[in-house]
Amino acid sequence: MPELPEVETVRKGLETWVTGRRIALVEVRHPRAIRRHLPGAAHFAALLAGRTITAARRRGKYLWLPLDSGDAVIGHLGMSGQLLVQPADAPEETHLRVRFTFDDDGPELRFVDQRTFGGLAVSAGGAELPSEIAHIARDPMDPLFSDTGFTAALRRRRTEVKRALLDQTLISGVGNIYADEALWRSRLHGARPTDALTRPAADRLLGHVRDVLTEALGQGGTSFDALYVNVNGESGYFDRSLDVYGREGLPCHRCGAPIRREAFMNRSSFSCPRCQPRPRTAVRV
DNA sequence: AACGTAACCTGAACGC
DNA sequence: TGCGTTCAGGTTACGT
Repeated sequence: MPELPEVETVRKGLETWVTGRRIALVEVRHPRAIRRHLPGAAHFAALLAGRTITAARRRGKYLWLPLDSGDAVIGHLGMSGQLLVQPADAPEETHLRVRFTFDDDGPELRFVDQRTFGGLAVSAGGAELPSEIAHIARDPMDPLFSDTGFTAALRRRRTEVKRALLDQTLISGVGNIYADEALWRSRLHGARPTDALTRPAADRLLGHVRDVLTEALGQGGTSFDALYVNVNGESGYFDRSLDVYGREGLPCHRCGAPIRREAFMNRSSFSCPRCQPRPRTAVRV
């Protein structure tokens, strides 16, 4: 679900609404939501009670809330997770998994997740960068992201370019929507072998990835339905700007050819059959 | 070691 | 109306 623009939208909301606040009580309503916190729910809650949240940070699609104890709450939204700031008397969401109350009697923080692919955990000493997410690459909006490092690593891979864009250890924050959008802008089919990309082609691709993420962020992300919302429950509207994702059969915004849909990793890839011809040779090992 | 796939879940939309 | 199938914005564990 949420890719970088959606997660960053949530991060900003957390920064506004929960930083500087002291946690009173944490209630775990579904154990699977904290399955990555191996010591379990009681331990999770005990580490958080009385702690103050000092910031809201993000690495790729992961979020973390540093605490005054030096620990951090790590969060990932998975496919259907939400972090919502809600008045204490707001009715419980159907898929409410974890609830945080604060000692200022202000609004609660709620982790809601229909499918529970996402989850929360406490990272011991993880305030700066939790070790659990140290394997995630920087994202292309990160000032320390290395463009040349990325393009060189990309061209060293022996895989297909869309797979590479989705590999969070190579570049983070990109998911199925923005990978397809960036590939369309680059006129590249996702099955193109990475090691056959020229240096300029790789540079252009990165530029389009960065552009589409920036534009989507400016519109609060992409929301097809109420599952993808900011901490106040509001939807982004980048879906109106999509060129290929979800547009099977509709005319390409560049050449008019009907957009094609192909199966990809138990999901779909969308592309223009004319602007993005399938490579003649598959990736060979 | 690097790469590709199956599995983890729930619910909405669709076809019969 | 109801039942079965398909699909969904992600990541990980486990094969090869």
